[in-house]
Amino acid sequence: MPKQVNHEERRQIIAEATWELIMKKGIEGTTVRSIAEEANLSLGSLRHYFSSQEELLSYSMELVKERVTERLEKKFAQDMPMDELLVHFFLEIIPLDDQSRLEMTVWFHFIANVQFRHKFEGDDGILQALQQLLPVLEANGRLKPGIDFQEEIETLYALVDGLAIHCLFAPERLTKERIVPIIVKHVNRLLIHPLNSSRFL
Amino acid sequence: MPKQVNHEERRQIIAEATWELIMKKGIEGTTVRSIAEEANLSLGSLRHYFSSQEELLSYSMELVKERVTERLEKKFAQDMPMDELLVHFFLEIIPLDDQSRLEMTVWFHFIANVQFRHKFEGDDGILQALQQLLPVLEANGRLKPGIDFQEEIETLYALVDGLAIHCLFAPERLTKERIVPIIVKHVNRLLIHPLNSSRFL
DNA sequence: TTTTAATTAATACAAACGTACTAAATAAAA
DNA sequence: TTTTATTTAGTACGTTTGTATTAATTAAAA
Repeated sequence: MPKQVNHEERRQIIAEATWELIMKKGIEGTTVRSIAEEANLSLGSLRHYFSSQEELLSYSMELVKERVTERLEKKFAQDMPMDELLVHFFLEIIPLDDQSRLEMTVWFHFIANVQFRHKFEGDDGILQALQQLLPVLEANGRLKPGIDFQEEIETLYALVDGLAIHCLFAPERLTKERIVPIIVKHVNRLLIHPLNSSRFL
Repeated sequence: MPKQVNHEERRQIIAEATWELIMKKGIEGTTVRSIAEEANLSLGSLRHYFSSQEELLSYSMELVKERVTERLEKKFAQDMPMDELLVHFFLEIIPLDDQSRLEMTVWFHFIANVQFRHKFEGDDGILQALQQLLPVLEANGRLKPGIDFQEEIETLYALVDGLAIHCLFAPERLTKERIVPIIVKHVNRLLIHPLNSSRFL
């Protein structure tokens, strides 16, 4: 029998090498050759795991999505009050550490380029999460009365995504110290018992 | 004397052809050949106006920026109450018509790709505009007291950019009817005399 | 150790790319 | 009409790209 290599694990290593390359050189720099070099593999070796460049990039993009989803779901699983969880959830979306910066940068490049290779379908897992969270908050009696759910969700989503993008492109201006009070103040508009920013810094 | 062609005008036509191509095929599809074809020019002819692809793309990006700035400044010049102007300014940022959709899409592709060719420097003309607008609103006695200017500017900017991006990628969900109330409600938090959404639809 | 199938390495090739170069065409001035 | 500088068109070259192919290497099973 031949040398055994964990196929799936190797595919992930190659995908991660692709991310690094996107960070360093952009999508234009991610040729099959440069990816192979980054992953310390030969061209033929790489082809054993991905039969085409398109398949590699698709997989690579899918893996970013998985990792981000994984990270967000982990936050959801934490045992804490719902209102607090909401803020932590938002902070998890904003690229404040190197790992999430990489993920968002790569994701940014993918959606800009991949939509012409395959049909791009909006993800909006975040939107779905918000649509689940707010009713729970209301059921727990933590929301002020008379809130337009759909409008508030759309507002929160836009605000957080806007902060995330600005944080990505101007991290020196939008630090965590600037972002947390903005989010907390905004969430507090909806809550009966306001939260304190200092808890999240 | 030779045939006279308005050089600058022709350069703009070529740049606009480049935008169309970016919309249709993405940055990867914008080769010097395809641009020449889109602009009904020969390869050699195109080279007369841009000595390299990089120069063409730089110019093309610069022109988008100019057009957008032009559009926003035109809004600023309109004679209307400052609070009303603020909302119109925000609505101008959001890609609600074909022209601004094109501009934002093209801009999106450029910042994703150009940052690796040349050093990308954040523009933030919007941020500067907001930093000018709010003090004027206050001087006119239209703002509620006790507002944290820097924080509110950052919030408004993030919200509007977030709405703009969501509108770009999910225009069927984020219609003008959904966006206007969100912006007006948010601006009204700051104003002594609240505005009515219906004025902007 | 020998066998064997999976893995790796190396090379080759057609297509597409940016760029360069040269001849033809153009239109305003003499 | 002739002249002339500019614009246009066509072709060619060297690279780089994705993909294909083939031989060498590897390590688990016999």
